[in-house]
Amino acid sequence: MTITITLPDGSTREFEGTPTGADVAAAIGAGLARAAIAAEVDGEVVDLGRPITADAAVAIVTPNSDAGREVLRHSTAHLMAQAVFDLFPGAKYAIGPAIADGFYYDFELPDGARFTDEDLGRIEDRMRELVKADQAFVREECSFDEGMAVFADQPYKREIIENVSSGAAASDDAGELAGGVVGIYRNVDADGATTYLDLCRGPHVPSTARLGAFKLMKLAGAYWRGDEQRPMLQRVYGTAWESRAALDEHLHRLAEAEKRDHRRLATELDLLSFPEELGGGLAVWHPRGAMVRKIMEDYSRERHEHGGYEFVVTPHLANANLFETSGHLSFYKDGMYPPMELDNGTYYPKPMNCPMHCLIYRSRQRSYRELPLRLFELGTVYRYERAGTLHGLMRIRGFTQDDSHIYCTEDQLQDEIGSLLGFVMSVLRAFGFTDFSAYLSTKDPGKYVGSDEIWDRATDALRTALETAQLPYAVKEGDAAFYGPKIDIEVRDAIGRMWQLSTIQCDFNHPDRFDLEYVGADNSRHRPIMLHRALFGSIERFFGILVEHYAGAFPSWLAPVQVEVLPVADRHDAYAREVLGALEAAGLRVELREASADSLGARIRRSKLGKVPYILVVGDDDVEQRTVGVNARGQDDPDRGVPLDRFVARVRDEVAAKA
RNA sequence: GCCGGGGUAGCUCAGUCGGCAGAGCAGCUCACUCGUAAUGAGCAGGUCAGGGGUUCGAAUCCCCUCUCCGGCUCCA
Repeated sequence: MTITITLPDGSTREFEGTPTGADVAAAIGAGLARAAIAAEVDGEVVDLGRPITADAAVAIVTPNSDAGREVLRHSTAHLMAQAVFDLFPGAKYAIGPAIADGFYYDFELPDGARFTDEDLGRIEDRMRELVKADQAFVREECSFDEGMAVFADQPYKREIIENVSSGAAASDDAGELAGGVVGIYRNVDADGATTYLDLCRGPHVPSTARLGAFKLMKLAGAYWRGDEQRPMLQRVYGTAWESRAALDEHLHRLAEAEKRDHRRLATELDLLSFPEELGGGLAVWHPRGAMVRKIMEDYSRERHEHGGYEFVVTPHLANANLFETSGHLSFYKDGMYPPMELDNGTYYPKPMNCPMHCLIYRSRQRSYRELPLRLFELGTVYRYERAGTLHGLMRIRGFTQDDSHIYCTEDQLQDEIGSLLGFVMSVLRAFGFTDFSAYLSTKDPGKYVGSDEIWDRATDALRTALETAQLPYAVKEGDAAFYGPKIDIEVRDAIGRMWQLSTIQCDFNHPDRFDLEYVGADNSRHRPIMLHRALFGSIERFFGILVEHYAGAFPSWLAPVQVEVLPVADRHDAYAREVLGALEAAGLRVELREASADSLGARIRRSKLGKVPYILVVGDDDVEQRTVGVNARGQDDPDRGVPLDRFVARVRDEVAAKA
């Protein structure tokens, strides 16, 4: 039999018998054969040693590709599990997949024992020994019964086999089996003895010797099958790469990301703090942080004002009746702050603004001529987030939403969603985000309100809007809230991380619950559709993301202090104040660092560490010529002798352009 | 909420076996008046997260609470 293999460049090669990926690689070249760790056969990544039994398109997978790294990471997870079994006899293992940048494996140690941080080093040492042992990864397949016997003392593996065979498998289990057979991988040493065995779909590298650029990162708890009712296992996270250099680069990226951490920068730049006395998940904004926030809010208000929104203001508390009407008390009571019992009823801090906006809508009869009615509020809400979920500004208990609720007719839905999308992206662009993607969440068939027709129409409207905007999106089937489908928008930050920000949600529930109506052109009453639209989402969280995006170096228009003026010596103070006055008159935010405070070098250093966009140094020459020495952030060499007027104009223009 | 690890000066951290509470930076004072990333000297700064316990004696050992960090779960 002759097998024809088509290579990625379109060329073909003939093989007698059933070649393996390794054979194909060897036929192409010795270098590729050495680098190969797996083969992609008709789009499916398989072991290098798997026979190819029919004509196929084959690509050799090497470690420096996404597919290659995934194989590498998955294999490293096996290696780690083997090391754990060697060091902790009797350990139970659960799942150990490759993930972004690495892998993990979940374990349960006998007698309630726990890994400690020191164990990570021991496990890693053992892994390096196993790499040297050059064990082969060997695939085999067996029946359900055989599989259950092989894993007789491994309850988690047995459960995976059972679930897959009964069809109750989670999606990430399904691959452990194919076509009713159980996939097993053995690690086999030089003597042919099995040293480790795992339930697995593969593929894997040919030998442990192909692994090496890995590092165990951290320990964490993780519920078995992600279910908080089930046992908590211990998860060991690791990272693995194709080379030492790639690993080092990854560790360097992590260190850089840590330097951008908004919690660290918030302290360093004196933006805000989380005083313990205040309680968890609550922040106080210091003058500099509050200034940035004010600029964000001012800009948001300005855009909304010009975008056809009407501003509303609602209180922080409401009678429990309101949240009974809205349904929040029955659906989200656990996430709400506890009630205050007062003489005239029970009051709750509001977890959302929508019920109050519905009251505004309902305060009088509405005409179709008023729609779409766009209500906007920077509304502060309180949610009792579970203690373990709090995270700086990203997950916080008191926060302000840039919250809008739009009431429109069904006919207006399409246009309204389209213009909302455009509005949202336009505002986000002003904050330096240019790379967007989106998710469309559709109906959960098990839990929803409203007719199928309206769901379909609304979902189509959202989809059409995404396509018109040419926004790349993925569909999350069944991920919508019970009250309507939604779009979530993500942005990519300066170091490539994605953040979910804005949301546009259809709501078929609130209009019903609040019995909202409008009088149509036909002189009869109709139910409006309600859209929830958050743009920043939470001001606090968006601020945190901005801090990380800009690494604390806000662009001029957002910087809390735009210019700092440093007289060289006391005798230049008067001129420095003149410069200060000129900048302030141009509407700029300026501060003076007097010469009596410190040496010039020290003052420059402070200003630099404060990430101020412009440092002006003024001395004898400047007094004489009415110039300034400009030390711009990010520039190595200062620019001496710039005429004051010219500098003022330059910064004013830059701020106006939001550059 | 669950699992693990932390909490010592404003910040970053040291503190050995249970035996007098430490450093750098920041702050304040004085001197220095300087042209682009740290001038020098001095001073001040602490309920060792809080509470309880063991002990002659606790930052140190034990228990509880709060809180932070890393995950898990959750996120209208």
